[in-house]
Amino acid sequence: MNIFEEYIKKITNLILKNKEFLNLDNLNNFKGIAVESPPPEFDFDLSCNAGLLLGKINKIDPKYLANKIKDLIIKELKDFENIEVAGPGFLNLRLTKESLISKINEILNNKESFGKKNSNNNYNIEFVSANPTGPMHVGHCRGAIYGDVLSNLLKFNGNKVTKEYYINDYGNQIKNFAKSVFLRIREIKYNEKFMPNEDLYPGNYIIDIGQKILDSNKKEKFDNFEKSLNLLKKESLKYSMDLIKTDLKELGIEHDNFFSETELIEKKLVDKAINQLKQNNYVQEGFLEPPKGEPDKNWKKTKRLIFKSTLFGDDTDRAMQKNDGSWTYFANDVGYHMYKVNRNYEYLINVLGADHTGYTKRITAAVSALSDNKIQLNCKVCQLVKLYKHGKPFKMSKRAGDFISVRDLLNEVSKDSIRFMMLNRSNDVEIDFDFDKVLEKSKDNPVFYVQYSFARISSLFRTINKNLNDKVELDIKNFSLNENEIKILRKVFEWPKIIETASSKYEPHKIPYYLYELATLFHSYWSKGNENQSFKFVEEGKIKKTETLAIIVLVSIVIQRGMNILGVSLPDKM
RNA sequence: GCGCUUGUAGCUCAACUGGAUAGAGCGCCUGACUUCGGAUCAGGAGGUUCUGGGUUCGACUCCUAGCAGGCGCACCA
Repeated sequence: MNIFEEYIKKITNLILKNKEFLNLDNLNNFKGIAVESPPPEFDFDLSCNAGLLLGKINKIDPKYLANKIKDLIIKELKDFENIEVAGPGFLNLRLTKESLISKINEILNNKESFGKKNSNNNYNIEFVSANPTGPMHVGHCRGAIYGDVLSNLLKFNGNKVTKEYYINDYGNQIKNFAKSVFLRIREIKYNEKFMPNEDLYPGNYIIDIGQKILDSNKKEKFDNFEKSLNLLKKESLKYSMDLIKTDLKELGIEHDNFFSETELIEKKLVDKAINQLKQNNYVQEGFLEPPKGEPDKNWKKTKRLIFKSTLFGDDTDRAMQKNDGSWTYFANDVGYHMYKVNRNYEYLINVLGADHTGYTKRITAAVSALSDNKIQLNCKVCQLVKLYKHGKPFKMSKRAGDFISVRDLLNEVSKDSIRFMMLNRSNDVEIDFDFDKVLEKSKDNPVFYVQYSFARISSLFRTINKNLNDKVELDIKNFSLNENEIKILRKVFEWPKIIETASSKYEPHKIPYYLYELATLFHSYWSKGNENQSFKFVEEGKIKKTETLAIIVLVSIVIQRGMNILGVSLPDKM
């Protein structure tokens, strides 16, 4: 049930049926008609801009038109007890008790699906895809949580979602990684001092990995790097992915599919993709212009395969081959994305870190080219998490082994706080993350505020000895809502709309904001009893008004659905 | 130089994707505890929405020209 959509339809139909009466010629602008909640200072449930919109295109005074529409609504729909024309021509509408009760019952009878926006598309969301050369750091977990919650959200609406992780287990960085492990093994086994340089990974976790590999390969001498390379790559990758998977799991994240770059190469998927693009002349041999900006010493003008991504809105065409003729990282990624396209998803989403902003155009271009413009890849970039330590900016470097890992964070702060905090911000805004502050202030993290409201609700149900799922019967004769209750109810009505925009725009941060607002209204309602005894909910172990019960159950429904989507727990005691 | 992105209260951010008097938290000031669990609540102060121009009934939102911050700009991954 989405009350706003319901009345957009009803009012639109009414206007269409009565266009002569309203003297409307031009009705082609119904898209812009909105029914929403009016600002809180108006004591109405809904507001509608039909008068403004249609007045404008038909050159009729909006207020006059709004009044005519008002008359129509009064005549045809029995749902409202009061309608007013306000401001420049808004219609404000207040529902009758009967309609309120029927809306409330509708929600109570469909608890699980309240807010659900029915759709059944097939989504692929690629997220995290952190390089398998070490544990996850704090920056990774933003995209991880964003992707996970987006998946939950889309699933809640009935879509099929594949959560995918692309393992970049090919190329130089893996060789360097293996080399680092090799040297650490030599350090352990032969007491050779590990000399860090800029190609090597210095972190202590490399020692752990080395030790594990030593333990399970007792016969191996590790006297020649090239000879041990395959073993080292395979084992190091495995342990490194174990680290990442453990971190993800503790954050409450589980991918459906891990896809390896090496496998991609072995299956010749890159060649296939490039052949396909060649047939459409999207890939051709040619020369690229030298890169703009800083002059590059290594730059050579060489004939090579080039993807014409400018045809799809990119700034420049992109190289598929390196100087030595091997595929570029991008070429491999094109192969990977062909594999995605071929699996018949309606929507592809990539969640990327801020350092990939410049990459999005070319890969979206590639997907358009591969799918004949049928599939749109949507790249969502999560901005940086700026770290502070002791109030000072803290530069992270995975290479230097100098970073705050997800593990460090999890040791201090709960999964719930991390998830809520990382989401409580739109993805294209930087997050200031003061490590010390988070620790100090963990108690007034907004997540507790929302959780606490549910704990209070649970506590109330314990004292009246009832269950949240017990049936609530509303009696129309005595039905009345006080100011707090009506505010909460109106907020609850907005829930489906929050889900709708959060999922269609890929903006999951709307949810924590909304839940916080709902919790605020609830706490305020609850506290009324402290000021004035007559507002107490309970008398002699029994609830005084069933309306109270209904409203509180509504709040609990929304908070449960919401926190479930966020992947944050909801204890009934705190 | 180019692309993407951000600029809103002292600070950190919202604003239903063009709606009505721009809202929260923190911080500051005032008040409510023999608590239906105060991890809470009530109230106050705080704004030229970076600047200039444009579009229209109506702009934080769209267009345009600037200013300032961030990220990126290999044939690295």
